[in-house]
Amino acid sequence: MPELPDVEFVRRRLTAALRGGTITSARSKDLRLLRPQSPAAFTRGLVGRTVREVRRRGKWLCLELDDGTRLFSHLGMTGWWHERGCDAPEERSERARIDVRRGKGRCRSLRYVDSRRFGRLMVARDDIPEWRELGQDPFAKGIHVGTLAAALASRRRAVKEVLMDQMVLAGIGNILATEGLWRARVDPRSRSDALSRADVTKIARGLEKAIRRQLATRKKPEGEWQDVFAVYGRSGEPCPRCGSTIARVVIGGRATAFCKGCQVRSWPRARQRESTPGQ
DNA sequence: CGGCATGTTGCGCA
DNA sequence: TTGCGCAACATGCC
Repeated sequence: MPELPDVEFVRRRLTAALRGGTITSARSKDLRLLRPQSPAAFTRGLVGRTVREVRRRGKWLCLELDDGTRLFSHLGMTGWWHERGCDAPEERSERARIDVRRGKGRCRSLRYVDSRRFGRLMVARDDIPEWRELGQDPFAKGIHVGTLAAALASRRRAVKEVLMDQMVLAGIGNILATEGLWRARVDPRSRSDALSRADVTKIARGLEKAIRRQLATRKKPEGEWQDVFAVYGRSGEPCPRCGSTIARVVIGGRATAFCKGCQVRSWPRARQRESTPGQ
């Protein structure tokens, strides 16, 4: 699940559960998720501290504690934080747990669940490079089109690959990039340096819309999340906008769905050809 | 059984 | 040195 809207959703829930609370217990035995740290360092870094704030940049979460310690959490492909009571049983694929007490409230317990274990959990005294090096976050103030246009123009790659570069836009994953480009009517194979300023603006607005839409879905009861994608995962089906059959290609090693009928491909002038290149 | 998956990293090769 | 393609990571689902 986790792309920007999912991580933002988790951030809000973690904030509600953790902010101002004191960590009474913190455990993880998962050496892969903790790498290169030890389970002891995880416990030692967190227990006894108070949670000041839960931040997010792109797909990264950061719990900021009262003494300046931070817990960085990346959800990878299948990670999620669940809020439970402290007496709740261990969940399937539970990899870490943090218990928190707040005033007279019930003991709350956050369970990190991650079947594939592609996520990360890192205790640090400072911001980590993975956090520092992230590009602009598209959520808070929207996408700065000039910055995005410059990043796209400086590369000669498929536009979709650049959008998914976390140093360009933090938090855009395969679904958002696919859906955002469909909304912008831009072919994901378009060369990033061949796009017009108008295209870049449409892409920015398309991504923002896709983010808002996905986040809105998260506000429903958890069992009722029904993500409705226009093209993602729908190759072979008709495009909801123009009716053409949705195509599937691989870009940067990732499955990519798009509509040849209404998504326009841009290509540098000198290399423009009659037949579509690369087929 | 094979294929595929919302993410990231690291390796070999050009 | 840089960039690119692709396998790997680990598990579950169809």
